[in-house]
Amino acid sequence: MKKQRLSIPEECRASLTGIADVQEIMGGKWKYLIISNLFFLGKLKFMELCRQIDKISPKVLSKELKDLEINQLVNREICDTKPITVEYELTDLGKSLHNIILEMGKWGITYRNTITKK
Amino acid sequence: MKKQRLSIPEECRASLTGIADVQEIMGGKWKYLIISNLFFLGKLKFMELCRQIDKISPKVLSKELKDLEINQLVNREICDTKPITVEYELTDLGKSLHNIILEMGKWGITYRNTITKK
DNA sequence: GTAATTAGTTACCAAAAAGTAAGTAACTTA
DNA sequence: TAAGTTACTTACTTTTTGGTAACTAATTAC
Repeated sequence: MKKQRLSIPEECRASLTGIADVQEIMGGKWKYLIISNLFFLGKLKFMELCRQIDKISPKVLSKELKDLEINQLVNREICDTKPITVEYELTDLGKSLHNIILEMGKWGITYRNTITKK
Repeated sequence: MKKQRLSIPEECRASLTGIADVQEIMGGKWKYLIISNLFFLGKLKFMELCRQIDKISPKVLSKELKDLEINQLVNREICDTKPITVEYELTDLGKSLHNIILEMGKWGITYRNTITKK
């Protein structure tokens, strides 16, 4: 008898597929942090964002922002200023990640408290 | 004038730190999927979990489970059966990730619907 | 003139993550 | 006896990711 996957409720299957999809889009070290900074601080220029996120390099930030733009989570706007500036902000789709972000923030804070109290 | 970080509300700062912490613990390609499978399906044996998660290899699963055990999100129990079996389940701390998992699942489902409808 | 600002890009290198295939050891089933 | 089950581990290779430093080009401040 060959072993098969467990048969599970369609609801669970759908959730698990959803989670796998989120991982594809939001995978990597930086995406949640970039999205969160834009969520909490609103529209930011490239260098503002770069300074805001500890240890990220412009190369990596640039690449991650491109990925997020492709997936329509972030909008890029070139401003016609003296030294050219570029502003990034969340799209509506990007903003719709707020529940995930808020829950992550809450969990992280609680985790830190439980660990340090021990 | 040297450019500094933006000064932001303490609440935001705390959330952002929390999110960075979550990333440290839950980073990588597989952790959310492992946790989610254990969340939706309950206690699972090593090979059940391995079959359940598409494309994961035993080597990687083994390594990820060790990480999760170290961070006390998963419990490992050796069962005294004929061919030895090992069961994994979420700890209370692991279960406390449920809000994040449920929100990710929801977002992923909605995202897929909006994309495919276009 | 020099340095600093803007937003990146490029080349090069190192480290981390992941994939593949095979092996171990004890036991069961055909 | 041979193959399949359990839970992994090991060695090896490839891919991905990330980091550093330098560079562009235009503009401003000193």
